[in-house]
Amino acid sequence: MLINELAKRAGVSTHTIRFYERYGLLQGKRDPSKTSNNYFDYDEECLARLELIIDAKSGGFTLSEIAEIIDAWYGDIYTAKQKRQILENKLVVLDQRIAELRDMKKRIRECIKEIE
Amino acid sequence: MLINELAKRAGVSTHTIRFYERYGLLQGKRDPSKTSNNYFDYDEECLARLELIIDAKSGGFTLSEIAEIIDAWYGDIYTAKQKRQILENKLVVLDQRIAELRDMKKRIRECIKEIE
DNA sequence: ATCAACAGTAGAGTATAGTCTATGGTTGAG
DNA sequence: CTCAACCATAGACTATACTCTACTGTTGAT
Repeated sequence: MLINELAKRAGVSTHTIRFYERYGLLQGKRDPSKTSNNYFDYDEECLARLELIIDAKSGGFTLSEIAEIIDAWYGDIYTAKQKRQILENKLVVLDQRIAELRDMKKRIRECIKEIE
Repeated sequence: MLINELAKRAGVSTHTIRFYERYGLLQGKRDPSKTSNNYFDYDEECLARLELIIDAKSGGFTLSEIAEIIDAWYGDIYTAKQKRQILENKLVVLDQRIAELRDMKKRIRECIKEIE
């Protein structure tokens, strides 16, 4: 698919996709044997990857942390053991973040109680 | 206490406190009857408020959302009913955020499983 | 053939949340 | 008395993550 379709399916702007491409999180493929233009082609894996980025972002990860996750998951630069290590560290971060959110909920619930 | 002590107790820089003051999240008191200088004085309530800001931030709230929470909690501009409404909306947001984090955890756990 | 709608690149601009610098006044230990 | 350490204000600078603009090339329907 072309960038416009990818953008629509993922629910982000083409600008954002370009930005992620420049950042190195995503890359379409150009196949000169198939098309004469210089349009990029994005497959389903690209979409899955973009959706991972979006989800990780709403999970509070920064783009550089997401780059780490993507390198661990899609890249060949790490061994299986290292990949697991990186991903397990992210799980720890997520658990901490969940704990913080629970604290915040508790705090707000106390505020509500005091109003009554 | 003076700003330096407040900063140390809360674990942020004095610059950050100044920034929050400019933003309207926090304000020390100046009492010309007590001191001739123009130093601000911060009490325990200020510290509690600053800690609330820090916690809310790590809970993923933006400063403008935090301003809303603080106005609901410390301000006189809302009725008890409105205050409760605002705080309960924040609880909903927190629950959504926790759900997103759980999804992200699930996703990462699946990645780890696939490595094995 | 042409014209809107889309593709590409490069680079400027924006919002959020700080962080730092410059300048000048205040305080307290020695 | 003085000097380091602190206080205040204003404004410049930075990082992150977009978002938009300018410009040019391509495609497809009429």
